[in-house]
Amino acid sequence: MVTVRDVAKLAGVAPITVSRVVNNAPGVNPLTRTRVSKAIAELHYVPNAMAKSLRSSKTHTIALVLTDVTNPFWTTIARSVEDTAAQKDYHVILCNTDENPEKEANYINILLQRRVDGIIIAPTTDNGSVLLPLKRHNIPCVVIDREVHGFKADVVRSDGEQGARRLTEHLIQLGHRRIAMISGPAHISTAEERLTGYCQALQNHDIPVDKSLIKQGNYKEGSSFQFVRELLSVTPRPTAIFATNNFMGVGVLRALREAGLRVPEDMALVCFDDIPQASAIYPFLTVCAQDASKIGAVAAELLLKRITTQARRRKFREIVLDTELIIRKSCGQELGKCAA
Amino acid sequence: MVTVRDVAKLAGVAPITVSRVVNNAPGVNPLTRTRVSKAIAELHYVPNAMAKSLRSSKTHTIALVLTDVTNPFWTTIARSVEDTAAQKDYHVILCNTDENPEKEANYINILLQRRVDGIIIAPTTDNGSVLLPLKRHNIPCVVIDREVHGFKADVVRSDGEQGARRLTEHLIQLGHRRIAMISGPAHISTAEERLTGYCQALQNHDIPVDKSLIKQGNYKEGSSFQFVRELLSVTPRPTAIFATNNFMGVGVLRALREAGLRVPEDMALVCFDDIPQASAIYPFLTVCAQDASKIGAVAAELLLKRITTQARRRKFREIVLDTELIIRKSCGQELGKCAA
DNA sequence: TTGTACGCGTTATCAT
DNA sequence: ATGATAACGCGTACAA
Repeated sequence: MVTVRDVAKLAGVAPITVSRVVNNAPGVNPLTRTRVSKAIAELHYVPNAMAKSLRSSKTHTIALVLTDVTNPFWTTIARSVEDTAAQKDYHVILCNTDENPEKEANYINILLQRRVDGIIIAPTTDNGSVLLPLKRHNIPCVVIDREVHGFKADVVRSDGEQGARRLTEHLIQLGHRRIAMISGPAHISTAEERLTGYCQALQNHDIPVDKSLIKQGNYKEGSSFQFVRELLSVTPRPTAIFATNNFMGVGVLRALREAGLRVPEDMALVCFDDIPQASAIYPFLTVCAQDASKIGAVAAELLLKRITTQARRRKFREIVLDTELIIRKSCGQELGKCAA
Repeated sequence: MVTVRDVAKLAGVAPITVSRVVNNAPGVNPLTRTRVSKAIAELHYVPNAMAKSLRSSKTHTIALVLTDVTNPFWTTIARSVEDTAAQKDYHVILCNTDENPEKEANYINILLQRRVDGIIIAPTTDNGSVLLPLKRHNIPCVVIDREVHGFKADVVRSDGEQGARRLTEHLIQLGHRRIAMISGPAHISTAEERLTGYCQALQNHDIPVDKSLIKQGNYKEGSSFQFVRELLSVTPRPTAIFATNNFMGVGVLRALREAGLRVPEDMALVCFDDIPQASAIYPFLTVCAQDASKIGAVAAELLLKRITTQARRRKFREIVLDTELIIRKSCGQELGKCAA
């Protein structure tokens, strides 16, 4: 391995001079500089970031801890975090927790060992205890998508309550009164929010909340099939379903299709989170879209600001982004009206 | 920052003993071990991976360099690489090149500085020169999805020629003879392969290759609109379009829809790469799917084997995976038959 | 402008 | 079973 010393020897200078050249530090004779540069090129010297990190205690690395990159929502966030970080010369370590608190805790431990400069995390529980080690080691941390209790940090998330309310109201305005909901995991703030928004909308329109129409899912596609089966046997049958995330929306759509029902003619369907490519192909699904790209960018910028400035101690910010209700109609025709 | 020394002092031992305990090394008195463990817990000591890396010249980090995580194909690979790596205690740095050789070169440089233990890369050109620094620094490297000239490394990819041939033959069997193709970027092996497969299929069926039906795209969605416009004005008009990747397939579908054409009634469409969620929603698009998950897993395993064993010098492997032709029909009815 | 000495936190090597 | 010493590659602090 070629080191500063090797370069220094070849250039006939001291190691520190090489260091100065590499880092474009001032106070180096131009002639010396070119001589050193030549030696660097000749030896194909590449500075060792580990050694640099060890001295500076900065790794120029941040971690992105999310539940599953496979979901377009998280994919978009990942991309946008990576872009923002790369612009400022930071790199991103990607971690998938699968909503599993153990995986999360394990990752956090390893990330501490790696001395990442900061973490962007979507916690798997609303309980901040898993995150406390971060606090203890003073690692800047931005929480995305969700809220956590007992853990002070910057938060960047969408207004899920408002989104869910509008989505539900959209259905109500189409004449639906029996609106089923596939909810998210317990103890996750987004799930609670969306449930709240749903209930609010119903109450605002004097529609009673019927617990038999509320199913608790897990934000994954699989669970939806069982729920759809159950919902179809409730009487009076619901005329619309609100899936609280995109994957469950897809699952519901599939399940309905298998059951021989058309969407939206036989059953209206809306869901939280967009399904980007899908909506290009099948543009008939009304959706409450979060600006995932913005969430990622804002979170990364916030984190990098905390890292690079003395802003660590400043009070934490909670940034709540608006969602966008995307009403997809078929050829200008209003779809999903309640037939009942 | 708490170090081995702090722990050692508290436990009344030498730093090296702490190190032994941390690494579960043999030859430590059980009593000493518990004493040290207690000190570790008390001080919340977390070993510094940088320092460890500096000594061991191993970072337990691999890089995944791809064109765009936003594309479900790459997303799936990313997920599968991360899973495989995590199982063996390796971490993944994610890099998006956007098919831009400059970004690629820049990333490679930075990854060399970080001394990543290995790289999984989808090169942006078929020219290995950008990758040569990796060779010089003896970084194990697995090339995925594409082939490169002048750069020896393991390769994991799909059989694009066969896939494209089958996709084209599928259209031919449905009666199409005027089959347009939206090709990929020049100098990328997958683009060439798919073009070759397409031409082969036509030739096998004595259909002349018509250059006016072949458009060179860039694997991104945007370019498709212009192409569709052009293709619709060719006479005789094509009756089918073969998009050589999923994003361009989506673009074509959108463009066709805007032009007031239905798929597949007015224009048949097939594409390379699946669009997972979309096909759940709109299951009428015939597609040649790569096993992205397997590509990622195989690549990661291969890389980790090279890293952890002395297999660095062994001769390189090229693993070519089969693709799957997914024919999606509407309610059992054959779709996309040529009406002409 | 250039160089010397030291330390970042860990562990391999060689003692004891 | 335990410890002293040195070294990984770099950059700060200080000296020349």
